[in-house]
Amino acid sequence: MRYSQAFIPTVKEAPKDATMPSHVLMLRAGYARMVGAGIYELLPLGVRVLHKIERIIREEMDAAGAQELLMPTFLPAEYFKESGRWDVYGPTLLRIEDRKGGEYHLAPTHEEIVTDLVRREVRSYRQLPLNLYQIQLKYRDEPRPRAGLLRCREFIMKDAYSFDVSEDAAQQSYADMRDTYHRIFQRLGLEYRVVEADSGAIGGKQSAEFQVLAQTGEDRIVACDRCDYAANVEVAEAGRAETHESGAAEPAALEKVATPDTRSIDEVVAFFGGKAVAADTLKSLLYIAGDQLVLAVVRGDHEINEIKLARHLGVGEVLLATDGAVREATGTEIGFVGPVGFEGRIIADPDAIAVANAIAGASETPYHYRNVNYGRDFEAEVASIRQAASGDRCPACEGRLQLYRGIEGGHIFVLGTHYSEKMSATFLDEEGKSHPFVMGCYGIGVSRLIAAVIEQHHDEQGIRWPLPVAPYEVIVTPIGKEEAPLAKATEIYGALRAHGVEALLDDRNERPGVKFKDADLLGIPIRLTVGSRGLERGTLELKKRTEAASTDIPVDDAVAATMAALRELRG
RNA sequence: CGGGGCGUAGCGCAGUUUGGUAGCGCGCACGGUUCGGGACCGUGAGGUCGGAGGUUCAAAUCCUCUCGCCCCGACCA
Repeated sequence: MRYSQAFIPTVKEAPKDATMPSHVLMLRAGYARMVGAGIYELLPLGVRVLHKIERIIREEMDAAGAQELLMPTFLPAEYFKESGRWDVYGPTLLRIEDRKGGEYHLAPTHEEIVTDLVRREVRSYRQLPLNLYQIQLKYRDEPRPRAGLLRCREFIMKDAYSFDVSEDAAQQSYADMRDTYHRIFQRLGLEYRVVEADSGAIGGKQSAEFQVLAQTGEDRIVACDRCDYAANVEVAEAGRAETHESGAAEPAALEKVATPDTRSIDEVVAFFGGKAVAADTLKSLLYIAGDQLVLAVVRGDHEINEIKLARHLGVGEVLLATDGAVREATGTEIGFVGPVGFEGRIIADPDAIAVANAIAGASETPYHYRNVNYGRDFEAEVASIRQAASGDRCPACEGRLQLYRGIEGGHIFVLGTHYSEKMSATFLDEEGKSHPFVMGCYGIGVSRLIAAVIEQHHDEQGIRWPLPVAPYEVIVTPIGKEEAPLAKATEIYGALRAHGVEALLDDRNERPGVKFKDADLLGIPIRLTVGSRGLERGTLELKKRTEAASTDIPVDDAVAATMAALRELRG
């Protein structure tokens, strides 16, 4: 492509609404533009990257025996009504009425539609296993779209659905997809972790997330520094309880201390000066779970995991009690609530009850107790209700857990017969008996991955594409107003293209600085600079986007040297 | 949905407190000088001040309503 004819609208200043690196850079470098909140158009460069990613996904999915199809995104309501999701999905489902008043919606995912297709067309165990996938637009009216392409209301997703004769066979399909996903994420040049996850609303028994590591990610995950244990903090088992030694391990006498203006753990710790740290305190929070009020207690430096708490209580969700509710239930202000003397259900984390001579709220404003000890001063149901934290012991080995932030790039599930049973999707086995298909589903946020790659591969100057997903592999940059550089650059550009290299020729009538800045911004992995100065010596410069220095190479070796550099970048 | 912030030229912003001629930088067009890390000079085009209603002789500015966008929290590829 000749840059002078390319539609690559770069800008110096990013719109103020963009905050994350990937968002800023996609806008500045002319890869994408916003149309509405969570709605983007991909410009030519963006589409080239998209196609690169899609191609890798298709190659690996096809190699795994999956078959591509294309399902509609505009759907009659009947399928979601059949599975029950028409009601369950809530406002996230974009509903549409046609001219006759018929109910429709835009597809947020396609379990029902494939299941319907398969139940109509597949009758026999001999047609199984079957894995069908598509790369398609998806629509979810997200409560809060954000961060550019990372969280959109319209996005591109690869979704695959497997159909098997048995649970065992489905486990095999799941394992195969897991392997396939590893290959895909590796080829994309991403640093990622596979983590245990909450199956969420899709309804499944087993699932794993492919989390792309990035400081800007929305998800928090923990991973062991020794073994391959990794999990979303939502579900991560916290490390085993460790008794926190705070001086005297012998229980001392309970003591009530006036502690005005100490609402937070930090303030309590500050009040007790050098004598206490957050791990010496107990954090007590009042939750509303269904129709009951429960007190959740964790160690002061730990965070409550509401998902775990809800699970322990056997309710869908728990709500933090309001100030008023706390006052009414305990007769005290928030900040002074504690387990001692609390009349009601108390759930305490193992690490909380292990604290000797703890500081905890006295359920009286403004007092705290000192030397609170579990068993003597309060009783509780003991359950792991805290979030895993950095430094926790790994639940699987002797290692320690590290905290990361991640972008959920993929999610694979064993669905079981959830949908096939609801939708009466069955096949006949060898004996002519009818069984529901055992299903799995496997998603990859394709458009999200464009942004995820940028989050991992950029610097102050711009994007630094890994070669496999770069929109162009090489940019040839003639410098100066003389004829020679442009002529030679054009010649090399032609030769590279003849060798199958995806090249961009910056034939614009721009000053060198502009061309260099744009080349860095766009993130093309290799730049060939052709200037009259070098030509006089018979050389040009080859520079990798990831390296600061360039290399002089003989003009006649330009193509060979470039091919070699590309091979090197491919690994 | 709760909390916070922002809507003025394509982009970034000032002007709003204290009503009175709509401004700056970048970008864009034209002319000239430049040409190895976002050049310089000159000329010029470009704005329903998010929208509606109100107050006023007069509204970007004050009042009411409304729409949109961003950020932080509960959901998800």
